[in-house]
Amino acid sequence: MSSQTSNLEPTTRHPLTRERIIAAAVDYADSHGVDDLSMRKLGAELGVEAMSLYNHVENKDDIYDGMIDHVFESIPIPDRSLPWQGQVRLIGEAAMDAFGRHPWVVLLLMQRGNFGPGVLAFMDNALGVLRDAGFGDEDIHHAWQMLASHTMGYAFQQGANPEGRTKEYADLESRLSQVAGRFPNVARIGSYLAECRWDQEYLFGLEIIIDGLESRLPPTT
Amino acid sequence: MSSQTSNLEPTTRHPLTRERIIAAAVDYADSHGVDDLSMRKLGAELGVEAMSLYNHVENKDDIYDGMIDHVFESIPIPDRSLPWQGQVRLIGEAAMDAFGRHPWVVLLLMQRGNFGPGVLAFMDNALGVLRDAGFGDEDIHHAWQMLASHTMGYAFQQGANPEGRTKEYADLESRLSQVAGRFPNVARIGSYLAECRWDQEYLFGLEIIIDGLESRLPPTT
DNA sequence: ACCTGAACACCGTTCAAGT
DNA sequence: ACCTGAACACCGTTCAAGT
Repeated sequence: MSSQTSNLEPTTRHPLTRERIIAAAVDYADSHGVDDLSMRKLGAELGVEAMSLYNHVENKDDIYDGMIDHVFESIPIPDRSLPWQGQVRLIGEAAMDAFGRHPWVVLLLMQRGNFGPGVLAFMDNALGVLRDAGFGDEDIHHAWQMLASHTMGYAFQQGANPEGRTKEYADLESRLSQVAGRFPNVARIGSYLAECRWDQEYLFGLEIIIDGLESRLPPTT
Repeated sequence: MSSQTSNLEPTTRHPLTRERIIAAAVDYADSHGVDDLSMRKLGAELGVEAMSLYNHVENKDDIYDGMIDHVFESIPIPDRSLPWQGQVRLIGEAAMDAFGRHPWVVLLLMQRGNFGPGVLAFMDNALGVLRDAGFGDEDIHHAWQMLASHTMGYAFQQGANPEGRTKEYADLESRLSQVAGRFPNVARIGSYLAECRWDQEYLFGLEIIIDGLESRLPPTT
């Protein structure tokens, strides 16, 4: 109560930095959705005008790239001495976990093809696991592509069907029942959607992919 | 040469309809990219002011939904009397083909979770194939989710790395060589990217998934 | 060196006005 | 019934001006 700025100081005290801007952008996207993020709103969140951001960040795409990197840097990397199948499982689960906490990241990564150091470090580790397992270049690419598609596909579906959105689920249900006559198979699978456990489904598919890749490992190694 | 409107008439003659608007939007997105599409530009393409579009279309999202449906309606549906594995292969190849002709459709479908009749009809057929094959609800969902993730993941990567973009490839190559020291596995796989055949890779992974699903088919049927 | 206000060129969309 | 012009509330971004 000594001054009117007291309750704002914890956030406005330190000077603006690229990292603070990106951390604020991640928080904003987590709580309001990435589509609502704008330079003006992000500036307001940091107690500053929108134009000040351009002193620490190149443009909005630079912020997007930073947000993606921020998430990938937070994904823990498992012990490299484990068998490759176990490492792949742990990497996949850790990625799914991070993608679940930041549901916007999969779409953003696909929109912006620009990989920063965080994404590259994550990829390099995963590719190294496959290389150490004995796969050659071509099979490493097969494996990476399959694992990435599977993980991002499931993470996206999980993000699109979060548990909290009961209202949108009701909409979906009513819309499905409307078209049940014309699209019976869709209606039947749609009602299953509400009760499915995405992480179990993810692991089921991951096992199929690992088995398929394993059967293709060059037998000499 | 009878009048100054002669060369515009073929496109401006017929009255505006929802279908004409959506077809024009698809063409525009194919040639200029979906990010460049705006109501004003789309109106100009049709020889009309932007605001006229709202007489035949609810809003821009409605156009997006129509574009997605337009693409899915164009995907041919294979003979339902074939064995399910063959049908799955043909559906996957046909979808990959359509996604390749309209590289924006995968991202758009993920952004807008709103499925129109074209998407629903495509899904209903594919789910019907799996049901006829003898899978139960849970396995149908597993199978659909894996096949969709695989197909959309590969289609997206193929769209992100089209053959024509030699300039962006050069950028990628130079950027990769810059970080080759820090991320050797990424650099090695990155140089393989330029020479890989996406449709072959897609089919390789599709076979792994089909085999994995097949081994899980209830043995009674 | 960093922040700001005003401005620019764009959006999607509404609405009253034209025919 | 369909198209239009002007306007509104937003964008991202630039730039000269402040301190």
